[in-house]
Amino acid sequence: MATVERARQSDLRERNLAAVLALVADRTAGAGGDPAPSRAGLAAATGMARGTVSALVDALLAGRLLEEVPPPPRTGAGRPAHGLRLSGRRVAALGVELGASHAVACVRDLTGAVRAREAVPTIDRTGPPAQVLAASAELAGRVLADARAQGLDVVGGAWALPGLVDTGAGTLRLAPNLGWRDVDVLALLGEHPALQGLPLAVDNEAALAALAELWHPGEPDDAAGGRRGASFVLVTGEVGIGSGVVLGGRPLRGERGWSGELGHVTVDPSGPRCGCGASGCLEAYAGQEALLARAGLAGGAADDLRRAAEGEDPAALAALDDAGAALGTALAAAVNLLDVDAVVLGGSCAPLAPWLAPPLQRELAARVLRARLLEVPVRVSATGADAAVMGAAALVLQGVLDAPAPLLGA
Amino acid sequence: MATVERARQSDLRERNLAAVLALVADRTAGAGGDPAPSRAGLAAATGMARGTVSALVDALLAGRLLEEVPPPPRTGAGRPAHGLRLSGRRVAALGVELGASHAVACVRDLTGAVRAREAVPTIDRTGPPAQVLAASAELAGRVLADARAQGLDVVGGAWALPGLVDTGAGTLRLAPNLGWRDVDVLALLGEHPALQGLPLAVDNEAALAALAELWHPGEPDDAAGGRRGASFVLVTGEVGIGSGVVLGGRPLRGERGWSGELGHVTVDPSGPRCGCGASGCLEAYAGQEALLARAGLAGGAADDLRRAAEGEDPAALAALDDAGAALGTALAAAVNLLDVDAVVLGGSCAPLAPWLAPPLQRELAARVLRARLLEVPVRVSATGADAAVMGAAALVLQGVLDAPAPLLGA
DNA sequence: ACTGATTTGTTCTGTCGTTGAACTTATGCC
DNA sequence: GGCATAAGTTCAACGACAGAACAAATCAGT
Repeated sequence: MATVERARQSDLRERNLAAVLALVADRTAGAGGDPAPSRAGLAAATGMARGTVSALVDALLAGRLLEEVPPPPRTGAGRPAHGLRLSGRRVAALGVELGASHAVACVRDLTGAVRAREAVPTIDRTGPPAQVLAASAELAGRVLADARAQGLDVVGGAWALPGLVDTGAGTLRLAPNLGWRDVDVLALLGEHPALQGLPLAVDNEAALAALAELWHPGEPDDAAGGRRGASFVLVTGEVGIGSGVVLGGRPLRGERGWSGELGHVTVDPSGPRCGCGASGCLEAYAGQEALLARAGLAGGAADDLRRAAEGEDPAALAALDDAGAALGTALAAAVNLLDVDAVVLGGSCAPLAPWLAPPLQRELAARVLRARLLEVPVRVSATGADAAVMGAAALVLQGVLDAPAPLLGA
Repeated sequence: MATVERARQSDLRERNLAAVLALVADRTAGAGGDPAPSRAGLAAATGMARGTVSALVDALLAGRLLEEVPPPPRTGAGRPAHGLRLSGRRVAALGVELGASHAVACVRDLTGAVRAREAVPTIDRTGPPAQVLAASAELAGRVLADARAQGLDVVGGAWALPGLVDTGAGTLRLAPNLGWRDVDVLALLGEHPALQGLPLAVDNEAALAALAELWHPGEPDDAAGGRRGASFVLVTGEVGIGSGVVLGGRPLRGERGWSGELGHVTVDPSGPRCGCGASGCLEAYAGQEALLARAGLAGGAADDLRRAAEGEDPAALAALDDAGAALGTALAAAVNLLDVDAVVLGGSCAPLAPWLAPPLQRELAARVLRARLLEVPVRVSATGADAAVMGAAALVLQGVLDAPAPLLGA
């Protein structure tokens, strides 16, 4: 009995603009595969009248969200079509990731291409949140300037943060790994001179990494038909373990944006104590710290573990096998509850996939009820370490694709 | 990058009809509380022009989805408004539940009132699925006849089934408790003469029970503002343990309709063996069979356990405490992953709530990451044993509320 | 009882957006 | 060079909402 929103006539246009844009975006992403779509092709695909599509395309061309590509490959007789694709010349979006020990900012254009990027390997977070956020805003200011110098129109920005982010209010409610609590991120960022006039958003880094996965151009098309209806849980192991859920091609946010807390799913109630106060959380098995400690590499880095595993170090292999099984138990719960198609290993789990995947796969096969009907594939994320920043920018771009009208002038 | 559907002009009308209908439904449900809404009130609430609302209401009155209630309570000066409410005189829906050992069918009118009902306490399911389904179709035929004799226009029917239901294809893929596998339910039912011409659907019983919870008139308004934006996980313990998830006032289906398999979430990987083949599933702790066995009442009924607990039988109390804790562990995973507002105990868990809730609450508080920010309330379902049938009918009715246009004549 | 204020509901014109068909343009094939 | 074919454009018509003017029904005060 959720209330249905009323619709005005302009919503009709908004939606059809979005429909056209989404279709073009799907084919632009497909790169070499599909030919650039034409107005007539779009009309056939959407079911709209050709005249309507022409009008919508004209508006999108005028707003420079689309551009014509001269001659698409010809097929038979008849007037040749004008190919269409997303234009990377105007609209762009800012993404910023604020991790436990680093910060990255980037600007992506509407095609998803990265047009400016800067990383700060170690960020000084001894100061109060306001100071750390201001430093990230300055970093953002530099990539913004870079992007604007290229003639890009940056229409919004998003910050990726670890912890429980209240996406509605724009606040970071709880971030154990940053040591922050109840920080009004949006308000603090909004004050910064470098960000004046730029609409901002905040979201959880794992949720954004999942969005990045969805946007990643190289993603192999699975049976479901490419990115369109993709559904998966992406595991992002950094300091803690988080996850982002995508269902039906859309991120699943939960009631407040606090979904996907895979790291604190219980693997064994009588298991080791977790930093959150509970016992037997996934993080206590497969979190970076726990994992390194069990491998006898306490205080080391993720890379050390990979090397140890490559050298077939028994402690490392055992720790990874345990961690993979723990991941499998927790992810089985996620698949049982959410009915997603696949599991994707991202973050620091990705390079460890050769060792994590077999026990993980085993547990999924045993513990997911539907596994006897339909296997749960385990994939390795195609996005790299920048997943969260890329996803942050993608969040803004997705907003443009969903509601392009405001960018099309009067 | 989910593809956006194009919209035609008639969709505008459809959506605004639904918006009006949803608003009236919300207030009709509120029973004594709110006064019956007027056209002017609806215009103010939706933001539409008064003329537009009048036209929409006229169409809905003509289609007998709404009716006018003579004089709503007066307030001040001015022309008195005509009150509006959902009409129970025309549209109705059939719901059928096919449990492991019983079958129920009912017809609810658009206000949610039950207008016809018949239960078969024990169903003979020794025969093949086709035969059992045919028996349920005959049961349905009888309540249909009853409803039609009352002048009701039954616009659709839904079957509630235990197990993995493919809602898209209309098939029951796997039902351990029925012993069925890959049954094309919709095709078999569609052949039956009693159901000719009636659009049918199938869904999982727990998902439908959750929908019933959402539709239940007596549901206490929680902080979120009543049923509108409700979000919860409903636990339905019958033979197995299932759950239905409602997020933002809408059921969460998952990619295929296989979400909510709470019963097979792992509570302790080294725990007792479950019927599904895995070990330590929630069902192996809190499923009816396991629970009774641990309480020393193997082979007994749910009621025996309640009586034993009321008599403070130590074995029963211990079993219930363990089951509550196991439920808490599994539900903590659900809340961590889904960020729902609340947990609701339904089915055979409801009468046991006095004993299950305390340990459950305790585990939730310890294991849900967000619990330190926002408590996870545990409620007891307001719907009775008929939850799934009621929800099945509600599924159809919700479809009418969401898309009323087809019922409004040419 | 009458009058004016007030609020509800209806009617009508204007505007927006899509539809469908006719028309123009550009190409390949014979 | 002419014809078939397909792409894109133009235009009248229709459906739906918006906004304002208007009619109807009540209350309050004299």
